[in-house]
Amino acid sequence: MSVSEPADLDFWSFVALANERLAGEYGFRHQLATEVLLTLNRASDLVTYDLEAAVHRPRGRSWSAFRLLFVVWLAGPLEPSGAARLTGMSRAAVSNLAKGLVAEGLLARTPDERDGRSVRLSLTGAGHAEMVDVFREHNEREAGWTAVLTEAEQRILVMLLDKLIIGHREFEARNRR
Amino acid sequence: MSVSEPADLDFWSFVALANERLAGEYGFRHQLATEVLLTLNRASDLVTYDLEAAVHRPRGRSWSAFRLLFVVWLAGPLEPSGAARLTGMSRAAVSNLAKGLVAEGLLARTPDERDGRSVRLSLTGAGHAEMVDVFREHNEREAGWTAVLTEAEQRILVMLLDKLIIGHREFEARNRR
DNA sequence: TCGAACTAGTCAATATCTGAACTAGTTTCC
DNA sequence: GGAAACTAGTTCAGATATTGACTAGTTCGA
Repeated sequence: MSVSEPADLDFWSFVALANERLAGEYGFRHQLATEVLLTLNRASDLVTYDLEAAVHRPRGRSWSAFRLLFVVWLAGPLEPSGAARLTGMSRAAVSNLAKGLVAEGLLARTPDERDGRSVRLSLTGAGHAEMVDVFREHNEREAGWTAVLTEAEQRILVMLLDKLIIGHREFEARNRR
Repeated sequence: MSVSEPADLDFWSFVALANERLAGEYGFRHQLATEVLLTLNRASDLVTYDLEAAVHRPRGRSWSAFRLLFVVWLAGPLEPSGAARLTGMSRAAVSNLAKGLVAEGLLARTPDERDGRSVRLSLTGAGHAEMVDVFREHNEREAGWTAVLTEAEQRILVMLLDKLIIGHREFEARNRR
């Protein structure tokens, strides 16, 4: 049997509840760690979902497709494996996505001159035009998200997140292949 | 033609490159916003992937299944729609996941007494035991991630992320249903 | 009180991601 | 010079997500 929980329990109430029960009833020691990572994932999910729904889906583009085009746009002609590393996707995902984007005429796949196994992805004229155009809207919406923080707060946030990312190496974390 | 880019361009070099080109060549105004959100997503992806690979997959559990069990564990018997709200998944995803977890005997689905349309998800004895056990390992690994930050830094990080999450309401962002 | 509008959950179709197997080209080193 | 080990990319099967349609129960108002 349970107390009738509020049907409208929201994210913060849940975090508070989790903190309380994990420490109080079960004696887990690292409540703050749980809170940090729950909040991190939540923030990331919300931002990603919003940008995808507001900017990219209406143009018929998936979030992943945008990320791939984004890194190819800025990091120049790029091997699929490099694109996978920068986006954090698997090589298989890049391969599948690229197939569609090549068919749509946004991406070009040219064989590497030096290494016959390899391939370079680059933007076509149409791909470049689309990125410049779509990023205008993307960037405005990003700014909408971060505007609630001062510039100093934004820099601190980046610094703390960077620390977290770097720290994982010492912690022998697993990486995507 | 392009300068031969370093084949081992890493995440930070990419962020630096993106900043430079977006502002310099294209004149986009909100570089810092882009940097904040790129870093946020990256950190979240790395942490999630690591916890899934190190703690949950070896036990045959997906990240989503863990999240669902986690909210049901702590927020008590819960309707699928409430679980969807807390985890950030769609109702359909909760429904599918729950089907499997009920079949495995970790989750119980009982009809709601008041509302004939509704259902309440709760942990079975086995489900509860598994959560207590698996969370021990999960929490240790979470602590490994956050240990690179001082307690004060962790609190600041949570505060900044909370601000970001709250801010989105004023920005009329879209939410998951 | 009865029908219209609404809400909860599930199902079906589609999309995408992952890991593993596979193909093909390159490097190593005896 | 050539076989073995390695590496890049693709393909395939399986898992899991999303949206939208659908079923069933509830609520509200004429």
